[in-house]
Amino acid sequence: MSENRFEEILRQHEIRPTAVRILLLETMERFENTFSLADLETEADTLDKSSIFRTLALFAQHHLLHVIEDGSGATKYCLCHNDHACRIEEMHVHFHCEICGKTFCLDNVHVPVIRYPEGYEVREINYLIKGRCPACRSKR
Amino acid sequence: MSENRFEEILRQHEIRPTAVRILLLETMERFENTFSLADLETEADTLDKSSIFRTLALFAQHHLLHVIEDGSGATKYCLCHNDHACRIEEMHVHFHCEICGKTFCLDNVHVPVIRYPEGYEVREINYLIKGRCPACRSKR
DNA sequence: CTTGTTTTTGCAATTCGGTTGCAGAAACGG
DNA sequence: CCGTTTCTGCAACCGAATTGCAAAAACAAG
Repeated sequence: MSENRFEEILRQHEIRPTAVRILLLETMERFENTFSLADLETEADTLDKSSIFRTLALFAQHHLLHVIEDGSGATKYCLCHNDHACRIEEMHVHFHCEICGKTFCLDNVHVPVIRYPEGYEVREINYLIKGRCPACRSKR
Repeated sequence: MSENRFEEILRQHEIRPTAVRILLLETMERFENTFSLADLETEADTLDKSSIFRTLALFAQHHLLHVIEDGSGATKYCLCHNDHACRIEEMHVHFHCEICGKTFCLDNVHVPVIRYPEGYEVREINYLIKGRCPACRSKR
């Protein structure tokens, strides 16, 4: 019997596939948008906050997920949907709705590359738009 | 006797110029880079944290300063240096050094405008680069 | 200037997300 | 199966942000 898909993904990212990690990866995939540590805590309520915390840090280190600071107070995360998602040219844009508080991945919108000033070494780019999402605009 | 420059700036932004606010604005101007609430607390040590907090919120509401989430745990701020600084086309890019933790305004680098997806209402854009700043690169 | 009203401020307490130390549990490698 | 390493849960802690409330400051009218 071939090992499950989640185990495979973890191995590809050089993460040892423990039960907790597989469960969390599975849980993360069920979110449509981005998710917070608290979201995972609710969804995978057998796990401890600290285990989730450490797993998030690990996944981020191994480029399995993006970290998004949207200014809402809670850090948001979303899965990288392809191997190249973490290279700068392929970074995508995030949108934070100031009304409902949700943060969306605009997967099709890539971060525009600009001329950076000399001397700075660029490792990561965050492009975050704030405003109102379609759903909140249509209400009223 | 003409009122001082700081009072004038506050009035221009429709903020009532109290002693606390003038002192804080003055203090903010002395920072070269971005600053945090804690920085202001150190620098203006006669004031209470909560007053600084509320003043920051007020200044941000009235577009007197930018709010920058750099993922360091503490929110950073920097003064808008002209009246138009808060319009999207004139937003500038910020750089967060992962070594020394400082966050810089790259005043000359404007946020590139891209095609946003239909339906979203854009109010604000944050373009944050993370990496190593010139000073930290030259050490080592 | 004095008085009454509104706004602002300082203090103290609290919330909340994030983070850590440690001991037991699970995974791993013979 | 056993010794070693890694991971996890628990409990405690931290620090930035946030709030309620009463006193102080700013303001407006007489």
